Amino acid sequence: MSSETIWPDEVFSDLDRNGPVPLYYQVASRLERAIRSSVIPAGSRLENEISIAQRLGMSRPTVRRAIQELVDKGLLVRRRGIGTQVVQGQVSRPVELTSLYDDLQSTSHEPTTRTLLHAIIPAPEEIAEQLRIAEGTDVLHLRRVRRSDGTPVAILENYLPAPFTDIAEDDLDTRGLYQVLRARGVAIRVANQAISARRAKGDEADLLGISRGGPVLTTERVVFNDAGEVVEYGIHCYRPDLYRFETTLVAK
Amino acid sequence: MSSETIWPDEVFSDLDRNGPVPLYYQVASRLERAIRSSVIPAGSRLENEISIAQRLGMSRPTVRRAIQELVDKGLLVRRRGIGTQVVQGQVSRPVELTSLYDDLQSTSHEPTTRTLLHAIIPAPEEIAEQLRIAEGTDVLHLRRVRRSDGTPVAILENYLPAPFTDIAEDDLDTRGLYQVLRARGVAIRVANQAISARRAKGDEADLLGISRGGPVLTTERVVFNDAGEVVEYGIHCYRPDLYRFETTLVAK
DNA sequence: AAGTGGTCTAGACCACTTT
DNA sequence: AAGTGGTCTAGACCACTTC
Repeated sequence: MSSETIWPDEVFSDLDRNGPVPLYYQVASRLERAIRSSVIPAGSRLENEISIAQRLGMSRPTVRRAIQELVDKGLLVRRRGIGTQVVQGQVSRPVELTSLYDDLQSTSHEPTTRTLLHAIIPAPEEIAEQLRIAEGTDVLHLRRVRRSDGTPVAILENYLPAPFTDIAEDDLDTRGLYQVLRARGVAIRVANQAISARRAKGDEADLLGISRGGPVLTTERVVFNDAGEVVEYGIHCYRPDLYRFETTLVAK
Repeated sequence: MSSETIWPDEVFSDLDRNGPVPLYYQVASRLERAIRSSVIPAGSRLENEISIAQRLGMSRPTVRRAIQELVDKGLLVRRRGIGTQVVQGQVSRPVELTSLYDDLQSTSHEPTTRTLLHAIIPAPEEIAEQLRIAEGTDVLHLRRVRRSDGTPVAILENYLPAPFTDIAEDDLDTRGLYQVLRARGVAIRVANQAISARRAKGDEADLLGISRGGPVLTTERVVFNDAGEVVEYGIHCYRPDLYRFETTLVAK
């Protein structure tokens, strides 16, 4: 309740209609900035789509698309016959399809990596199945410890099929696996991921600096490229006191 | 490589152009069914959008929207200048904005609930902050154990602000919290959620039937309704050997 | 040069909510 | 009755990839 048709103005002063950045994206970005900085306050109602389109001098579908972006992000809520409103809470970024290295880097920590294992092995049955290749085919097996400011936060185990089996150990010291793949022209698009938890086993507790048998947060993911082919199978475990997955869910 | 322009035909035999179901949704559903049942095989390329539109007798934007739905779900991959292809792997359903009760029910288990705590309390600071209400305001505090076929799988702790503090204990025995809320006209739209892990503490191990100090998978979520208002704050913990979150990530 | 998806326009009609 | 978002049309031009 109590949501006036508030509407700020100079939010869209610098739209570039000839540049390479899509119009809808520019509008969405500026709207998001205005919402996150409370220039458009939480709970307030937006002007209707047609008015916005007229005032910005663009078509309604373009405005709609911009708004839809923010609805999908969970910042806005639309109701037919009512209007579009800003959600009350601040919104966390979704689970991104980036490597942990990028995540840590973007949150201004200093990530480092130590490689424990770097070997080419014939794929065991389960790995082959996940990678959609024949059992026994050569794959690159990696096991690394990821540190943030010197503190271990995760153990990363990865399996990569050809043509990535020649990735060098040195490449992975200063860059995340995904950065290395991107540099090789791999466009990562889709991943299937499962998150769960279990006791630390083997050397994991020592590597992470937690007590034996203590809890670890686990992920298992299969990553696909642009062409829908499998690029990587990863089994990771994280220190749960230092890491959590934050996401925004939007009802379909 | 090796992706022919395969294209089946009688997939779209029963489109209803006058019913209430949107055209793009019908097309997307039928396409998804065809892909999941391998009528359209993994890795194959789709016809281009304009041809599809012509053959189905609809406009290109409508076809585009249908395809986009499946791209967002991670079933299809689009590349400019190349075409649209089916992703290799089978796709898991994303983390849904449903209650655990619904989840368990839809996977054909028999969920039951035992309420441990059902009390109205003045909101402590942290709870008030999450619910965006004043400290000390009355909230409903719930603590329940969720079982699947008699086996405990989760401990659910929830805090609800007015006007939901009058939800009766009986209501929650046979239905999930979200079902109860929906029955009261609440349309759930957005949630911010964090997933992590920790040791079981207090009575949790006994309630879940796991060893003392064993690992539990935890979630913390703030749920918003249609109007962007906070409906619920929940802190849940799950038996990690019986529960995991599966999701499909799609690069923006 | 030809073919693909990406963006954008300028409307139209409808379903739903509020007055 | 008036106002809102939801869907759909029939085009247009562009950027990118392949031949």
